[in-house]
Amino acid sequence: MKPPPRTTVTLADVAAAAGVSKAAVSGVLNGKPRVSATTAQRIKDAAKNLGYHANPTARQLRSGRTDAVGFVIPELHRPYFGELATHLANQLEQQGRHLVIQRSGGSREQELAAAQFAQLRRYDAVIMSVLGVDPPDLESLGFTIPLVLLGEKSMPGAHPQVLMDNETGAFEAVKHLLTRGAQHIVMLGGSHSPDRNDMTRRRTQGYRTAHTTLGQPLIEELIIELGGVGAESGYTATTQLIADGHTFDAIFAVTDVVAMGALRALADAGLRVPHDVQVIGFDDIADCNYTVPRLTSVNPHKEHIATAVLDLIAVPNNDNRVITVPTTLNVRESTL
Amino acid sequence: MKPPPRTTVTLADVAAAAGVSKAAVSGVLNGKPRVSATTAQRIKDAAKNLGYHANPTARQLRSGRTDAVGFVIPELHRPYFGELATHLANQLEQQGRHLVIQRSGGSREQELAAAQFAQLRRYDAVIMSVLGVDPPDLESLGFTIPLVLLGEKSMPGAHPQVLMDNETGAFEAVKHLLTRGAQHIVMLGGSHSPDRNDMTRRRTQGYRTAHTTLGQPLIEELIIELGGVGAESGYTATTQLIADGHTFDAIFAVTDVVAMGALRALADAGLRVPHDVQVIGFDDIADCNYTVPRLTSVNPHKEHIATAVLDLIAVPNNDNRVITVPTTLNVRESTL
DNA sequence: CACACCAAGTAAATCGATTTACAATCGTCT
DNA sequence: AGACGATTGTAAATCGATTTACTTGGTGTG
Repeated sequence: MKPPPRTTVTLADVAAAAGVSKAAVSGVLNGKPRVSATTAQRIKDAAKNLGYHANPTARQLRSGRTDAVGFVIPELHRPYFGELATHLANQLEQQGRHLVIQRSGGSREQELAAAQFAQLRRYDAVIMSVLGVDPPDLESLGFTIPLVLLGEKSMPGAHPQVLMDNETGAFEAVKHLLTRGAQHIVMLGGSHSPDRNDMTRRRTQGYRTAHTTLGQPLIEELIIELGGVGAESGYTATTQLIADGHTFDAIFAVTDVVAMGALRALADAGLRVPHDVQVIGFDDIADCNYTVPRLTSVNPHKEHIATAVLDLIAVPNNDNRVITVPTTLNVRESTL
Repeated sequence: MKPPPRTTVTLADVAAAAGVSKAAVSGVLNGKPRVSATTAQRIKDAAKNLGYHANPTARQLRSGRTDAVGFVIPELHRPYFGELATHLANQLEQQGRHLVIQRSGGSREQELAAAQFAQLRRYDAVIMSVLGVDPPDLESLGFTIPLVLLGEKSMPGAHPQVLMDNETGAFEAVKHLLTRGAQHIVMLGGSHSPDRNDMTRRRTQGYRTAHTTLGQPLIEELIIELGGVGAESGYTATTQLIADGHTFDAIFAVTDVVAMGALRALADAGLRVPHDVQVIGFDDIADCNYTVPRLTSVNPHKEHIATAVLDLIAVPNNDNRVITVPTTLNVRESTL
């Protein structure tokens, strides 16, 4: 029934209202009552009446604790990260903590900027999904709070990481296509340069290994580099591929979203999936069950990844621990 | 060349290293040098050598400023929010500020919890996308920082809001279907109860108005309430609708994601879109261009919404201002 | 009776910055 | 010469909590 406070209510206000010291109030409100039950009740009542909420900034400055974990991702609208974030948030919530998400932008410079961004120190721990940043970059920053790297990219260094098994996942996907009769498999969003060590490169490596392992000739022109990881890139590249008259009977897309672009391009060209062209994506996002046809995809087990990340955060001082979460293939209608 | 600091470097450390007072260091590092150029340089060098970064928590406690704006959304994996967040982040970045995202959960209780969650006070301003919370709920919290409500729901109250024009958007969509010959339009994810005032209800209202305005009989059984706003809900409901032998020649889905579920169900049933059944979604997410067939959708102009929100934040004390952003219909292949 | 001990509470230090109010030095103008 | 105003800087207060180190007064024990 009290009107909302015009100005912020501080601990001192509550203490004054209850006729006790700030220490008493702080103790009671944090569940460590060093006072009598009646006094505790009086304090609680006063706090409620005044509409008191502890200032989290002051609390953190003194005690060091936030109940927030930061999650830095390249882009806010990529379904993979949205789904992963949901798992992280779910699990954190069970611990009474909160997930807070920020965008880096995805380029090396932007990731560095994000990492330097002092705001990150406001979290108990930070999970960073890095694409372009390199180990020396990060180490020079001297992070003082727990930092877990979420990789699609192996980065030996001073920070623990969780990786998905990009190479094996890609291997299994391409192997699946090859055993289903595909002979000319496009790697949509692959990488030709062997020196880089990012997600794109790892998945391309799986693509190569599958070919050599199964004794299938590898056609270098079918490895298509893309400008981005959006559906648009997949659509444009596939359309171009068809226009150029390339022969292919399967597409392994670096990402489900890219695969969706490819599916759309194939439909426009009147090619039937999987009859004329088989398609596999990567990430196993929710949309895979609703595309026409439903999209076969490599499942990175986001929930496992989330669990692994939180485990690494929970245990202090486990630098350079690397957990690799295995993938499985989720076969749907877009492959035979 | 210096090794990263083992422990946190404070302002006092820099001051000691440079042989000056903390005030001098603070001044120089914040661009308000009250010292000579040579001293300033000495301070900057010391800061760089020690790897000093200001503690944002302490800074905020004293100065009140963060450079972060909070954005509270119901779910982290909904494309609409991901895209809107991207626009907000882009625009904020141009102002040198950052967007920070948190999840509420979507229910009234969870939204209240999120709003009470003291962490929100760590931002300069908060943008909240509310679904279930009511005005009295929020006012009782006595927010002390700028709060903009992002609505799909009109909530007259003490806080400024940005709404999309749900009713007109739905009206135009249904009108479009009716003028293209549809006679039995399913409202997928509608609401029967007229008392609630949420997004679902507003869009259903547009559906009704379109029918009466165009003199088309409205079939109450075609308004289908859904348990959720995911693709699964749309899929299940549409499948059920077909199994039950209902006649319909169009679907207006409350959300693009729901529409995608419907598209999938129609494909499973062997119904052709738009020939047998026309489909329209709402939100105009990026996926609309890549579904088969491409999905006609109501475009809420997320970029405009973002601009409006940031305008409201920029101007202090504009309580109870309400900006309604108009929608347009984006016609694609799923309608005739 | 004296000693230890517990319960109930408080005053003051602290976290790391920003900001205010003031001091010292020097050159310049009248 | 004395006053004035820059210039260059510093000491201390402050933000709002948590936490440590101490008071009290009463109570059980040997």
